[in-house]
Amino acid sequence: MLDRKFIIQNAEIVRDNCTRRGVTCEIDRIIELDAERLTKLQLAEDLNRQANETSQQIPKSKDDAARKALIDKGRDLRHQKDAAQNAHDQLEGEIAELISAIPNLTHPDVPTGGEEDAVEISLGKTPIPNFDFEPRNHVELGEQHDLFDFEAGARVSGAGFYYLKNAAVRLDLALQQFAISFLAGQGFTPISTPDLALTPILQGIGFTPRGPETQIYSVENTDLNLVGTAEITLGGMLAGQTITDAELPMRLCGLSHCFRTEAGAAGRATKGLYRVHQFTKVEMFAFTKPDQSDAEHIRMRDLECEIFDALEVPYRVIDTATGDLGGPAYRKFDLEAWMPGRGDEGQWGEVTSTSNCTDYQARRLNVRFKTTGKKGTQFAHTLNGTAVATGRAMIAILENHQQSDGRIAVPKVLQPWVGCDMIG
RNA sequence: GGAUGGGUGGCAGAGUGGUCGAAUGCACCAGUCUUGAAAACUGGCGUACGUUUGCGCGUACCGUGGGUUCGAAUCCCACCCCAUCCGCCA
Repeated sequence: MLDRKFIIQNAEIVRDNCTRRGVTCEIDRIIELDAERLTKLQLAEDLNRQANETSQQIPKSKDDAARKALIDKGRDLRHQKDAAQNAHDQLEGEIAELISAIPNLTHPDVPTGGEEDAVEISLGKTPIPNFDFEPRNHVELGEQHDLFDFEAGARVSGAGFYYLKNAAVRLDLALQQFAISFLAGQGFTPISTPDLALTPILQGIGFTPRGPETQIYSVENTDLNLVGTAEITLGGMLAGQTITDAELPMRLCGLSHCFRTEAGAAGRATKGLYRVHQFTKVEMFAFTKPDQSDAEHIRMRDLECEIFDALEVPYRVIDTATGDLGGPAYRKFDLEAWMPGRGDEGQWGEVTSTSNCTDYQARRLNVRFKTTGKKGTQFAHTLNGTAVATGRAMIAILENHQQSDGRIAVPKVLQPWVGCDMIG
């Protein structure tokens, strides 16, 4: 969320930002309610001060009559205070709800518009393959090499679940190993994270569990939810904590399963691994000081490029347009890999996404840092980025590396873990 | 899951109804002393919100949420977490 004071003092900026993102917000209502809230706050504090003063006189009073009068006065003041406080709390709740609907500010370079307005920034080192045969999609390749079992997945867990088999398992593990080894060498602390998290943590990151259109699976009769990404558990690690500036930037890479209901995606359902209810992902996450986050964001994007260059997958880098940014994101880059088997003649498909969330998540999660020698604290900035989502990375590798006979070349960096240079 | 003991400022640790935002020690910062350092001494040292041009003042916060009371770190209830023991278990 944004800072309440900032919203009130910069109403025009916030309003314009919402317009640019195609989001409606009620800034005037917030300003109105907050003015009311302030008068209630001041009233409650003043009544409480009077009540405190009255209470302090009671032990000093000599006779019972004076004492009783003071007790009555104190009781009356507390009741008045409670009323003012309740009014304040209710307003605060209303305001918080309105504020949480306001998205983050937007980086000035972000293109305005929707999905089709994203700007292509660059291409990866690997060229789009020129097949002299009809390329197969990953589902067909999987059948040929006995890599997946979607039927058993559906039988056991329902549509959208799958089994990996044989080389696909090795490939899946190899991608995890490669990503974590690579990032550990880049200053990221490897973390294996919980796959369930408490509702307030999800909300702090910006997810809305248990809503009608939620992407999140929740566990009945508990406050737990299956995580949609390790971003949730990595960001949550410091929830409510105040750290020192010397600890920033703090770079983490988390390994987790990711669970998504894909509610509302029925029409977009595709065959195979592209859109599934469970997958495995290595996620980068960073807490930084405010003046570090832009550079850190570029770095995350470039690390994603290095990873997919190493995987020998053709891709393009996209600067996502305003309408396509999530609420917490200040700016978002996506890597879209070329998937020759997607659509009729191949399509770009999203394989990574990195967002700079500035202090939007940190404010809601209450992640702060203290600068040595300075009074007070500041909210940290948070950033996240996909290193490898193994399912989608596998699609890109299988489809781009297929040979005319259907065999699949294993990228060099994965060969030590896959145990061969060719599948099939 | 059961039993017991705990959760207080950066850390350790007092505090069982009123003047306690909280003793004391350590750590930290500034100063005195010293050629310098150490020691010693003196002073300072939480966060958030509100208010003020400013010094400052006010309110809240002693695991979390409720309750009792004029008044709660202190009493009551629920929950969470930690430690130890028992049970169970990959």
